Amino acid sequence: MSARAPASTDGSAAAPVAGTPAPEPPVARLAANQLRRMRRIVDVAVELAEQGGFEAVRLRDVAERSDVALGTLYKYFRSKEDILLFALNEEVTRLELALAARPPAGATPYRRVVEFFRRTSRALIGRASFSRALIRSLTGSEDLAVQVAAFQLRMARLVAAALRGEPPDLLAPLDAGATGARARDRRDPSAGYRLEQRERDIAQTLMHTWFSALVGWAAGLHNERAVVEQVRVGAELILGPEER
Amino acid sequence: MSARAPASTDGSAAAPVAGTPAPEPPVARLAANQLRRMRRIVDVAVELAEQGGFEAVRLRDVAERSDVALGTLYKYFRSKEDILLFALNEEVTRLELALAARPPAGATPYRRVVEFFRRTSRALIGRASFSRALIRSLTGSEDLAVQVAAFQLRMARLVAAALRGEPPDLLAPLDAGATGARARDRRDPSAGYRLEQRERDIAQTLMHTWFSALVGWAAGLHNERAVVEQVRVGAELILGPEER
DNA sequence: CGCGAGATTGGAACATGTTCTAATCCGGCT
DNA sequence: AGCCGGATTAGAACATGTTCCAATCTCGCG
Repeated sequence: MSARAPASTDGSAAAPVAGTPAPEPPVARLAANQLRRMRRIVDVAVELAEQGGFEAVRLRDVAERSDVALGTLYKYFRSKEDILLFALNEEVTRLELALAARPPAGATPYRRVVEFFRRTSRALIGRASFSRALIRSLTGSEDLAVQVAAFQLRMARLVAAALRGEPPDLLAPLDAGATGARARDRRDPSAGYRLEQRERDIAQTLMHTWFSALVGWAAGLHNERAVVEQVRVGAELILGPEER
Repeated sequence: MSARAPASTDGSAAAPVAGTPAPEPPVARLAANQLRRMRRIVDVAVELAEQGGFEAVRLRDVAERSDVALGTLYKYFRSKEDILLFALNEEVTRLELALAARPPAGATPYRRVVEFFRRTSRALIGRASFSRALIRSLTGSEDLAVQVAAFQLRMARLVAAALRGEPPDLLAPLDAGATGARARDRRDPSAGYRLEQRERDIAQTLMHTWFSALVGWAAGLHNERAVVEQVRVGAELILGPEER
């Protein structure tokens, strides 16, 4: 098995039947060892990031604290940013689950979407150092396009779900063209299609606004309230203060 | 004179009467020397960034190529990012001048604002490596809030000018609360005020959208067309495809 | 059981941002 | 002219991300 773990799964991947404690297939046990290592690495990195932000995640410390050699660490992750982006993925997964369990309530798309960003921003900003480290990882390094794409796509999807007032579809594959501008060229005048496209457009715009505001926050420009307020303004401009 | 140059001025600061070539006041000549040094540093950094992006700007190279010791370089700038953000400031100044000379034409705010972002994105993306380096500097380091703030503020102002269809006000001070959410709490029901506030809100939202799309581009997610298209979608959502 | 391939380790080595220091230079002042 | 203080320099030194390597370990297989 290649040591490089696919970024889309987290932890639950190679854990089979779970009814036979002892004989467990050997390949899976090896994988389990590796998964444990990876988990330790990520956990330690997150812990350090929570305490002191991006710079506090010194890879030598991460390696030592997770009982792994530096070289091994680089077998699992391509860079420091890669580790933190893995953590980001897990974070988004958590967010998705939370939203599936309790979708933002509210009578109108405007209210739901504002509520969504309020909750999400609070969750992030509550762990300031960690979140700053995540943002820095997102915007910092080259050839991490896939991770950035996945993040933007998943977030936009959550926004769209909030707009629609439904729980997010946790099973949808990530590779669909979804929120991009790609599908725009097609001619499909059906009202349903148009609506969905419009929803995706709104979701993407609000996601952008939120993300950029968050970057401003990460730079120390303004506080949580301002982040939420800036997204709220965007939502109001697009949706009207109440239904349109 | 302190060697640390104020970030808001660029070059034109301490150059007095300019009618007396020889006797020129000594203090000013010292300053001129320092300004020349700073200029060389920035120019070299920009050149390297244009060729190979953020990582190609190796400070040892910058120092050597601009005939300056590493230590001196750190007297002028606090970090690598600081140098590039200084260049960004100059870039924005250039942009302001270009827009003052030839404001985006177009019959409606929508058209003008789209035209604005089309031009600006093209200018940036045309120098891909350099722009990526700028973005990375903007989002990369801590305690650079002032620079980030200045950038976001000036850009939002340019957007607002494009919306309004006027050339930007090049003399406006930077410290005004302008595009923030701060002034929102005041009670001033005058229609004029409301309009200006709305304009600022729109400008800020579009600026956010543009910036976030640009971050996506910098990560290799999509191309220039997609950046412009994403902002266009945002503008259309807010302003309608034509006037509202 | 013993082998062999791949994983892991410990640690050196390298690159580069950043800091520090002692020596030197420079330009104005007495 | 000679002195002085601040700026500058060359270069060492340090921190940390990243790479590399030889030795060792692990584990399934014959």
